[in-house]
Amino acid sequence: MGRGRLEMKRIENASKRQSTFYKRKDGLFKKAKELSILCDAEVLLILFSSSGMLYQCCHPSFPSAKENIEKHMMITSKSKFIQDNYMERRAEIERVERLCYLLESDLRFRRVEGNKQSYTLPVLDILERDIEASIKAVRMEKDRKIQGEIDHLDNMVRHLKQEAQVMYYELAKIEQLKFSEIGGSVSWDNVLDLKLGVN
Amino acid sequence: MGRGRLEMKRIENASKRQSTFYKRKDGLFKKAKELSILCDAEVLLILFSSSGMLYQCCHPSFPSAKENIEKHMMITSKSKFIQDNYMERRAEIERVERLCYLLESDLRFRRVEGNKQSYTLPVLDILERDIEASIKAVRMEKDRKIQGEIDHLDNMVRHLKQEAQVMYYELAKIEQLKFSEIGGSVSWDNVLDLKLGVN
DNA sequence: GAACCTATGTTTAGCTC
DNA sequence: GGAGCTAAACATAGGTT
Repeated sequence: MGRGRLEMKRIENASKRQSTFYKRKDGLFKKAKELSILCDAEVLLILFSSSGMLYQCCHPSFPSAKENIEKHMMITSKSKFIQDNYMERRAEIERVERLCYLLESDLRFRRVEGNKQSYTLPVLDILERDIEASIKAVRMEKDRKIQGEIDHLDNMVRHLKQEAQVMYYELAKIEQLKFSEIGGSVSWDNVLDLKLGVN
Repeated sequence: MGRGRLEMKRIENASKRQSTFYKRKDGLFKKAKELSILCDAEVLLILFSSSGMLYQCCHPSFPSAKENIEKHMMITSKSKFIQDNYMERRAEIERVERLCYLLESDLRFRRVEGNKQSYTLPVLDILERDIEASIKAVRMEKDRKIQGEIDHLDNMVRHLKQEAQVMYYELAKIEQLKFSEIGGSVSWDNVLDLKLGVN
């Protein structure tokens, strides 16, 4: 090409390299387009310049190429990077789906919803023991909670008792004071209520 | 190119088209390679012949292009097909993982394994009723199975009884016959066994 | 079909503006 | 930096083997 033979190695001069990139990029895209038109082929061409930036993605409409490309990217070892990613994701999906299936089965099984054929007597025995353990755990927790509530109420009652005791004596003191000072009569209802409500 | 100008439209002759495809494919790959070497660019070139088959995937080592390409395929709208697929798969993974998480939580919850804080009394009551329903279902199925086995054994016994009855009478007949013919003595053990074993 | 030829059209390196 | 030129190198259609 041009004057004199071109050595096939990286062009060191940056601006020269850039200019060559532009020219050859256009040439490459033109050729790709021609190939796709003349030979009814589908072409995908992606270029990154040395500056690391993606310069052009690809040229026109490959109607059915999309599926082909994807399939081949997944299948062929020549595009390992996507295949690996695909495989990883597929494996992950499968793993999670399997786990999900097992969990769903387990739940259905525990509810005896599935095919009754699989509930043999030994299996039912195991299941029964398992569920019994579950309900035991639930009941233990319930008892613990109830005991906790009882203790809590107990404490509240004890506390209120003490408060009431204090109030009772204070009230009594006040009443006695009032009695001796004014000589008037006061209803004992309140004091009585407190006594009854607390003891 | 060649002798005479080439019209830029699909080559109708199939073998001619195929030969042109091969030639131009090689040329295109050569140019792509040259571009990548001379300009330090990264190139991805994928070709499908008109026969629909992928002919060559791409040419050499793009060390860092892999991530670039993948990222761009995910991000840019120009390669929507992979983006869409990626999104779909991500959504599916998320959906399944969410479901999986819920199921796992449910199971853990039923086994009272998790944070005890969330087991309030009303929740424990519901859980208790739910588990009781489960165990009821298990026990019903167990009873059904046991009853089934009992019925089955019952039938077997009835059937064997009938068979034994028949055999007993036939044996008795044969013995009687033998007795009367030969006049010899025969052990009644067998007959006795049958009688005892069945009635 | 593939492998090779070769005349001819195409691309492009190096240059100038 | 881009646009245009030109000579040289290159690619390849159509042919032959």
